[in-house]
Amino acid sequence: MLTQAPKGTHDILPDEIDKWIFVEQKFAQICRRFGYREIRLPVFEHTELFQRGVGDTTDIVQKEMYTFEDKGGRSLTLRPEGTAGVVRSYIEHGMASLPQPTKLFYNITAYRYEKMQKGRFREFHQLGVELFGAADASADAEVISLLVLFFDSLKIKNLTLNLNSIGCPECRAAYNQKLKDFLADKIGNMCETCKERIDRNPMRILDCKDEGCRQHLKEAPVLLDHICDDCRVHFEKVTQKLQEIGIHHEIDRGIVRGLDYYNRTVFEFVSRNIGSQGTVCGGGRYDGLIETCGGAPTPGIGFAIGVERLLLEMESQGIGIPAQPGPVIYLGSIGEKAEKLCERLAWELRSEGITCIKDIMGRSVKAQMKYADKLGARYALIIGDNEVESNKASLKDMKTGEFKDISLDTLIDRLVKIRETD
RNA sequence: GUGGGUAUAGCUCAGUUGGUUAGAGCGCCAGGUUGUGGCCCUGGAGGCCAUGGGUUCAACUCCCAUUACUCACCCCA
Repeated sequence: MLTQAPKGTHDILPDEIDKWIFVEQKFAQICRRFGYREIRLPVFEHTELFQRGVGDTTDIVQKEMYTFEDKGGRSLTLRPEGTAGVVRSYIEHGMASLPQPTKLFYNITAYRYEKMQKGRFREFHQLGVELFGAADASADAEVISLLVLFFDSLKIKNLTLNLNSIGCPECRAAYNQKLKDFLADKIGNMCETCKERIDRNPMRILDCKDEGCRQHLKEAPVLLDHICDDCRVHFEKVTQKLQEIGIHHEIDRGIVRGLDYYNRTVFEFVSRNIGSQGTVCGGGRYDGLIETCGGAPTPGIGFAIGVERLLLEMESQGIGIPAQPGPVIYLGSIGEKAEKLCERLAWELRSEGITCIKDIMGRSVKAQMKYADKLGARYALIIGDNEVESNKASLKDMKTGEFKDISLDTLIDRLVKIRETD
């Protein structure tokens, strides 16, 4: 227990950190290219924010939140997702009076008390974007195009973009009623999950995988056919714009994001290679959310990418990242005088910005060379009494195995030059 | 929340129908004459065999429970 990370969490070890940094930097780069600026927020917020924002009836709020009371008696919750916090910050800091629209991106951990499986954790990482103030379908299309560009930049192929419109609160309520009416005489013969869903979230029934249920659903009314004119026009504009920039997508009438705040456009990027939790990215429009959270009526749209899933997908596609270079030089020493000299040299090298590893174990030359090799050092230099005496040493090129005699006075200049040309 | 699978060294795994000092490969450390890595050879360290019960003369091995890991349902990123 003591030596085990809590269930659903995982360490990101030095061997894998480069992949994370690579992905995070790529994301930030693409976001900035679209005019987004980074925002960093607290890991926990007032519980009420999520109850209101994410929605009281959602699974997330009902059974998945890490909620606790602090010593001042406040109820706080580890964020289960990113949007609510960003919305809170947007309102709190009056970002509505910034030049509009407001474009923000973030890189966060999120927390949900879930049973874990492949691609699903209790602490997980999300890269996300929120765009406030733009109601037009152009915003939807641009946000999606950002994602496409991001995935392209990582060389990820074959993610399916699924798109749907779940209408506005008014047309959705009307549709739900139609769906219930349609199912009224069939629900008795359908599976248990569907029976539960009919009251809680009737639309999810359309997503049921049970063969029997599917039969009953063949003639079911489709939400897209029943959304109001405004919503339909909006959706048509989104798909049309995607087509114009050549972004392939599929209409998936089954997509219903699990968070209450979504309206109109919802979308996800799905993989088939990474297990049953294949949604690498989920997002959508949330035009009512800012108002719900106490701000002025403001349209919004955003998405979140599951970084663990993204990395799984990259791995399944065999996508590597550029290797990080090892240290420029290893400074080995024999004896106390030499060690002292190395200390000074190492200090100077590092001050010049050169990555330098020196012996601090007092090991044999052979052991030191082995170590230098394992570190991937580009050069190695062993200093003993002779070198201290003559102020010269033999610089070994670890790739070719060749030696070059050099004066220690010129070592730094030499390495600086090598670094510039390498 | 509901199911299935798994649990032996840092990692990947052996371990006979229950039988006494628990093994390999990789990794780690040290050597293979004087002060130079990769290949090879030798040696060493490192396991309460997940934990707690039970059966038995005897349990890593069989049974039960717990915990953890894992996959799926559900839900979602």
